[in-house]
Amino acid sequence: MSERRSGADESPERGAGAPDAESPDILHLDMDAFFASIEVRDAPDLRGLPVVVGGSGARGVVAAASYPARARGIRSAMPMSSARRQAPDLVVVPPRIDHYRQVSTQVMALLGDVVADVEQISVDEAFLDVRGARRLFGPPERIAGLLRARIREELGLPSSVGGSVSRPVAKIASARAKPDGMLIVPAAGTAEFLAPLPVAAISGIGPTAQQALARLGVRTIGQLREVPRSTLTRVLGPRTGEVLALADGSDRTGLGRRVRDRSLGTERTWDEDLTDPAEMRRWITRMSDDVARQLRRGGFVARTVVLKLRAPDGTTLTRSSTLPLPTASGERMREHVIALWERERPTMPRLRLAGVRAAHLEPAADTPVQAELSARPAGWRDLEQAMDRARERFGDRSLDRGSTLRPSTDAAPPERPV
DNA sequence: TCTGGGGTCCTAGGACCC
DNA sequence: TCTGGGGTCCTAGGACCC
Repeated sequence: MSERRSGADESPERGAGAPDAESPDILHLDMDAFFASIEVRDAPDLRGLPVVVGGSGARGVVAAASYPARARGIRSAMPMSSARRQAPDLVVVPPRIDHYRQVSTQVMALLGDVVADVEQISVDEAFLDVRGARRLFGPPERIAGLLRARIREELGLPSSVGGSVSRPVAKIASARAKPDGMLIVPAAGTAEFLAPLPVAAISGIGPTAQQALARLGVRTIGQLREVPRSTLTRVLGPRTGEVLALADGSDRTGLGRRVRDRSLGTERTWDEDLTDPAEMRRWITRMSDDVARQLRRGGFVARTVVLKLRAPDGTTLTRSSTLPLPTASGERMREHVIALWERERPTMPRLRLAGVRAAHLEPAADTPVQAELSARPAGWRDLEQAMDRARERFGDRSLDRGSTLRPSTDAAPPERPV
């Protein structure tokens, strides 16, 4: 694209300050079939085979599919039973999440080595703003090539990169570049690039939004641009309308410094539905303890606990409870989660799934025990052990924020207002 | 043998306060 | 006494992403 606009054509919003040939400095790097690629790298015998990573149980689904598997019609999120039916020679590898996380850390470290401005958005993808790296490494195309080559050589993994002046378009471009490719969309070519693509190419447009748009006769991004923004907002809600409006390439949002309202949790689907209340209680207790442990490990306390239950027919409900004090205590979490469950037991006599989540997380640094612990440099293992010792000495409750340290052997343990 | 597990973000109504 | 609006928190549900 070498088309240049004359000064007379310049629209007011692209005023004199904006260069007329903007550089596509936002890159989106996405690892190809990440989990599956790692498994193939670690076991070269699998190269060229239809490999999937995922649960092999009755209710397992595909978490990642290698390209040979995709060639047989296997997609992620597909039930494993259908996948096996479709490709009898499928190689199913159980997930090794911790391992993938470690590799993810290596990938992100490598990106940070080349580009200062990196925003990781999931385990296997990141946005990069390469404006600062241009002088050292050259234009975005070169930087993208350099990153892909280093990931290939140093980590043995394939990746794809998209580039644009805008984040949404860079993400769309990386998806079109797959597998193992690169696609940089020049500013002037953005509209032409987007026009024929289906609206579903836009991140944030799922099945529901697609249907709503189809009712308006809109299937491509090109058609989308002919719909007034007010109509989009009315049909899809203010936020979605905005997402779509950004998809024309006019978005100039920099890399995020968003403060996320974090949460953390665990859930489990059983191959056979749970019917025994005692067993349900044991699971929910175990999950509460597990979430509390994760909170402690991460140095958080949570203000809200959420219980999630799913009946055999798929009906799902969530019930939440705001705690009197933010906590990372297993005992506190357990109390509230079990209370929520007791209330819903009559409506959910059989369970396909149960989950526990901690929401509205806050840093735990102002917890007395945490403050004490953070005063010394300690690995996580040390921290966990120290926490356990602290719990033994002061009681579980000492992990609540704002509580006072007091030996639990006190004749009359002080009860805080609840 | 239909449909996992980790999340984020948005909406909407009611309570409550100013 | 009646009326109103804005802001924030809490709760529940759902769309969506990897």
